[in-house]
Amino acid sequence: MDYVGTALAEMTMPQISPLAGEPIERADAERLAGVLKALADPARLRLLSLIQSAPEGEACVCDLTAPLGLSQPTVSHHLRILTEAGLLEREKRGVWAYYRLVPSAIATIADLLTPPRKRATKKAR
Amino acid sequence: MDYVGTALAEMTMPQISPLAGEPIERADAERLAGVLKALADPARLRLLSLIQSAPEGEACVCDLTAPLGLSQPTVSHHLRILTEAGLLEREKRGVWAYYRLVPSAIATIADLLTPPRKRATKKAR
DNA sequence: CAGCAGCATCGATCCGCCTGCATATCAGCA
DNA sequence: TGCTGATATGCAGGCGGATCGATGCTGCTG
Repeated sequence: MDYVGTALAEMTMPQISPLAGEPIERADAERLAGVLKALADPARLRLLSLIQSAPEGEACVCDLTAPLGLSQPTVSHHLRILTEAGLLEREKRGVWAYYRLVPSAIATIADLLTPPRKRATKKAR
Repeated sequence: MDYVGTALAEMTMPQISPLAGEPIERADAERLAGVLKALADPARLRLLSLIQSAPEGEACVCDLTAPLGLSQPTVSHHLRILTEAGLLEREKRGVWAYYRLVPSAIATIADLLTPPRKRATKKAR
């Protein structure tokens, strides 16, 4: 799987219609599914939660392996997937790599799932 | 995978905290991930979209195989997963099985993903 | 400049799942 | 009752992914 990457960005821009009025395009479905796949994992959901609730809203790998009970390589793997999906951003300070939530990434996904009544009235299309 | 079933119902009731303040529990993470897994598939996203945009908001299997380009057993399989996840409801009328979206199921998921500031102010917990 | 610590990557294994074909069920109809 | 059509289920192939141990890389630090 590689189409995930800027997947979120690609979706928010062209304003795709997930569960909106008209049937979703196959390409859009694959992009949305790609991002949802990144979310659809217990370990990754907990990672997002842990990072979000961390002191400065950020956390390094070494802080996350213990709470999850997973090996460091595995945690690093999950963080990579979340980052490529556009949900996390990585900042390396010294030896540590700090991860934090991308501001409104998850909210964007929530919006995409939310029925049209609350979203922009899709006019021209 | 079997824990998905009334997964959505179980989640909405106890009011789990997905990406809210405190770190999510492993059990909650697994339930949420279960429902998200049901969503994280191009074919199933298109199914939801097709059903939602159908004439009466409902559709039978025979109406869905062609647009998806998948075999009837496969479509039936996906519909089963979506139904077990609590996203679809099935009604059999005669020989046909009509599927329709569960009213606010997807909106519930969107709410669970949306940060706490917009959700119910988690009081007692 | 060694030595060390934090992370990422690689290779391998194991498991889950998407898909289709074949088949079983079930309702309506002659 | 026997046949036909719409769905559901069983079975199996094949691929993607979750996980870990080993290893490579890169900044600190003494």
